[in-house]
Amino acid sequence: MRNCKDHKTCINEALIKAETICKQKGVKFTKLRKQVLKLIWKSHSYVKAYDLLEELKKIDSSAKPPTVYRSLDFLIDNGFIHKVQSLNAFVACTHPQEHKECYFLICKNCKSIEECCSEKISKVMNSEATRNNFNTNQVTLEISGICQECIN
Amino acid sequence: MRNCKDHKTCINEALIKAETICKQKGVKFTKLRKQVLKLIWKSHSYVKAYDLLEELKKIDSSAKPPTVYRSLDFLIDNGFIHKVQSLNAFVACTHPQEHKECYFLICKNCKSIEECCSEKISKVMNSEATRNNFNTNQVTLEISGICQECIN
DNA sequence: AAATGAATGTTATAATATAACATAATTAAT
DNA sequence: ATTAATTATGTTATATTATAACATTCATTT
Ligand SMILES: [Zn+2]
Ligand SMILES: [Zn+2]
Ligand SMILES: [Zn+2]
Ligand SMILES: [Zn+2]
Repeated sequence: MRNCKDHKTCINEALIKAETICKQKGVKFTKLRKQVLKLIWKSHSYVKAYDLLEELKKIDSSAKPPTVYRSLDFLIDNGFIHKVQSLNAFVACTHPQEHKECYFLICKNCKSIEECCSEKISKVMNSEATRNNFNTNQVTLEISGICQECIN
Repeated sequence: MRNCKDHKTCINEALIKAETICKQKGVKFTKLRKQVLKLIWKSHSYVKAYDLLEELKKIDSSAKPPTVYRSLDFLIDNGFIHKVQSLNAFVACTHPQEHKECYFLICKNCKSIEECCSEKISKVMNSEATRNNFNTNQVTLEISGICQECIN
């Protein structure tokens, strides 16, 4: 996402993929939900709910908080976006349906956010949970710092 | 903390420890800050800021949101408590000054929360960050699920 | 065509957190 | 000791994030 060459194509591919997944799952990818996902994808970074609401109002002036939050809920539930807990923000998922335990690298400098997967981390996390007799349901792993680009 | 035999002693030890650390660091462990830390410790679980405010009001009726949030900030900055990002809540640190990268096991059923450390996790996290040329500053790792006690 | 359920519209408000400025208490400098 | 500077707290107001509750519209099924 960060290094995409043509972000418009990138967005369109994501929307088509979402459409396909929704069809498979038998859930409705309504105009509103599509618009919200598109707005989130438009950002190369994370977005805040109320910023999203402002954007949405430009398209449909009657949009209100529940309009946004319901769509966000749908998109989260179906794996098209993630909530970034430490920022109260939302980010497009770069590989829906393909992963379970991902983590985020959040650059405090350029506000970029990268979604990463790692077998290693998943394994260690599982072994830790097992060691504690804990039945894991959801993992939140958010790493804040300075990204590659901003270090140099 | 969860399995302490005498929570009053447990709280007192934590407060004395905090006092000592503050002296060492040359920061002020004021009456207010101590009260707030005590209130957080009183809970065997996590606490919400506004619940804390209600408790504080019983001691000092003039307490207001900034009263609580400032104390929380101090306690977080000095490592006596942690913020649980996925719950917008706060939890006492069970081993201040002794750790860097901890994680939390949060039981959705009994609302217990356990702070755990793991060399393994720290190592894997460091290697992942290195692999991504990422300069880690802060790690948020919160695992939600069902705890040992609640599974049985 | 009617009934059902899902999605959206709408109003209101809850829950979480901070900005900005005033005052008090502590510490440092004169 | 007195003043100045710094830090902490008090106070008012408001920003930000999120949901409850109920009405209406839309899509799907009968
Ligand atoms: Zn994802
Ligand atoms: Zn960066
Ligand atoms: Zn801790
Ligand atoms: Zn439990």
